[in-house]
Amino acid sequence: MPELPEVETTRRGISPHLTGRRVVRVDVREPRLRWPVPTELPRVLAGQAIEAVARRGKYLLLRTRGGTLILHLGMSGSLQVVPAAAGPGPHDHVDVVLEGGQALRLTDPRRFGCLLWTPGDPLRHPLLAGLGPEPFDTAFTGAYLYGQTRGRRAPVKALLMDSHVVAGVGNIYANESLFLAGIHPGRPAGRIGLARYGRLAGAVRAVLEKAIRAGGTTLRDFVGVDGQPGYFAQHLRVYEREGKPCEVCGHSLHRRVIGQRASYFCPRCQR
DNA sequence: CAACGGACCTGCCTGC
DNA sequence: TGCAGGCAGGTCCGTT
Repeated sequence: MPELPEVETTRRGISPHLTGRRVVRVDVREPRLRWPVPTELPRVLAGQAIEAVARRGKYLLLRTRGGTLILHLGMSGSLQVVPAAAGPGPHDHVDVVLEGGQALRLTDPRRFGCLLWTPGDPLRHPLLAGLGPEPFDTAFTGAYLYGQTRGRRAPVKALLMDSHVVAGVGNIYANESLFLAGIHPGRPAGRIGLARYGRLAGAVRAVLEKAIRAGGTTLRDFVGVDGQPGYFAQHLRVYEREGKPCEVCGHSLHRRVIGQRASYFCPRCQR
């Protein structure tokens, strides 16, 4: 489900409910996520005030004085702020109960998400330390991508989805960005020039920015904090549009598995 | 080192 | 109607 725009939508949604609030307790109903929820989490988080809700790539960071809660939504996770008394559904694995009667509730049917605790600098945590630049960071440029991809034979789409190259770009937005930049997703990354990478960096930012403004993409089950879907799905130009006409040239869009992931593109516009 | 396949899970849809 | 198979927004890890 969630790529950078969905995580950012979630961050903006939960932040006003969490910032400055104290955690009363943590209810872990199902600790078996991607990694087990640390057994000490309820103990260390209880009593802490949440000072800020930040995002790095697809990770959410709930900062407190004593440490940081690191949260990833995996493929199917979502967060909602609910009345703490509301009965949990079957996949509501964790509640962070806040003073004032509300709770931050993690729902994740596939359990690919994670919830971890670090007492130190979260950006030095093993999961975050190796992340590439944020797409909106000034370090993310065509020259950066060009430098990262010299000698690489992997398809450009695989590199674009590699969080160590750039953080937060998943399958939907990689497809959309490559379409906007006119680059074929299967092209070896090392065989793309500086100018085209400049266009790609701009396309990534443009697509993500527009998606954030639309509240993310809801395909099947993504919901924002108030349960509302995102509206970017109606702006998708290639994703899950196999056989439909390209909006630019009218050619039938193709689907092909590239780097183990479904890839959608216009064979005429993208080279 | 880069590249690839497998692994972790559930739900939903399709086709026989 | 039932069931097997395929597919899904992520990403780490082990093997070539």
